[in-house]
Amino acid sequence: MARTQGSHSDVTGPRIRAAAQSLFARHGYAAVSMRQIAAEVGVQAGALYNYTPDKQTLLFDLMKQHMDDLMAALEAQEPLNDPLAALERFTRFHMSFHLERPDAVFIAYMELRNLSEDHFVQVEALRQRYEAVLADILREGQGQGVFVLSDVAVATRAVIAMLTGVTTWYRDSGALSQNEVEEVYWQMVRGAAGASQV
Amino acid sequence: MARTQGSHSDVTGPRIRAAAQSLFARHGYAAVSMRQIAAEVGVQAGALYNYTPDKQTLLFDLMKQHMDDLMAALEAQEPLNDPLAALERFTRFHMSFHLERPDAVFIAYMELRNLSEDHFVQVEALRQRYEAVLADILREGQGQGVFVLSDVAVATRAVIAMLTGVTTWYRDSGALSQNEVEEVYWQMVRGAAGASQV
DNA sequence: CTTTTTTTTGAACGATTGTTCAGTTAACGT
DNA sequence: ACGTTAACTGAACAATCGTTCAAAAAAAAG
Repeated sequence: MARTQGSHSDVTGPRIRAAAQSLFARHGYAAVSMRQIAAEVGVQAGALYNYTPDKQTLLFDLMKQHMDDLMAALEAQEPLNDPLAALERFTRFHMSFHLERPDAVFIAYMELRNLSEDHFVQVEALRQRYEAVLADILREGQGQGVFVLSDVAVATRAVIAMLTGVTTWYRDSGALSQNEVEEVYWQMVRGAAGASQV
Repeated sequence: MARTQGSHSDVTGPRIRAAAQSLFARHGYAAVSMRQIAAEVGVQAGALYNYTPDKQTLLFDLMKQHMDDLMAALEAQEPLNDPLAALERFTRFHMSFHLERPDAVFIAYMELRNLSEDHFVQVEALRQRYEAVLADILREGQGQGVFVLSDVAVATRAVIAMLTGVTTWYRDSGALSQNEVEEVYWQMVRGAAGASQV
């Protein structure tokens, strides 16, 4: 056999990326073989190489796409002047964006070490650009006296770690709705930033 | 050749676990081969099987040891009645313990999915016992009105995620000392818990 | 010194890895 | 209807994987 009925790169390409994302998230990049990905799509392993030059680039493309989506969604928001409002919006944005893409998030945080040096640099640059947005909000609030923070750079990382951590335990089937969880985290972020109590 | 000069299980055993820990942390469990571990120790791959029944158990033993050490160190502390003091001590304990063992921490958080079902259950139980200690502190403080938290279980996970996140960026060569970083995080944890401002 | 035990080697096992490619067939353009 | 292009198969490649084990040599015991 050769080309199969209904085969089309517009269909197979996305299905390959989807299968790779799902498998990488569940078992880890190194533990997943090209043949497993191919089997999930219903295709032979050789066919994958019409869509990616190699396994490593397949991983990178997934990460890059995720980070690009993240930055695009963040920068689509119009700026807010009030630091407290900006921090609340960032908190809710980060949580909902991440909770909607658990697989992509998992990969972005776990598979950095499996990137080549060149690919790592690109992803890391995007991550820093994202961090910088939160850092600016905290710095501005600090300057206005709305926030009390001894170190903005450390606080930035601490807040992001706290927020991203939600993906390790939140399930839609759980007791709390996504909105309720956002609310709980927002109160904690507000307190961590040293904003005056309500 | 066969048995080598100076060979002794009291020496080789620990060296194998140390090499495995270092390599697993740097490249990930699935990406490290038994031959790489053996090479780091200066031994042939077959010799590893005098010390572990298989690769999977080698990983589990590292994780189990780490969690046991963590629980032992935590429970060696005498109880504190004051919730604020207890939270501060927990914060500093968690940070310093984790910063002293970056490799073990990395493995404990990244390689859970590479454990067999049985091994995972054991590690998860220890993790929950650890979480419960913090949850008790927060609940007690909440009851006394020292903390203001809308959900203790969520807050517990949020605080631990925030604190553990320090291991992803802190380096001894950095601008801040370990003590200074602890102080910054403690102020944020205190705020996140809703403790009244100083 | 001799015997027993402990530790390691080195080769081998079948299975699986990422990747390549000539051949084959479906889809598309004319 | 026919020729071209795009998509995929299936076999093959060398390399590497985790694991086993008889043989060998050092260490420990007697």
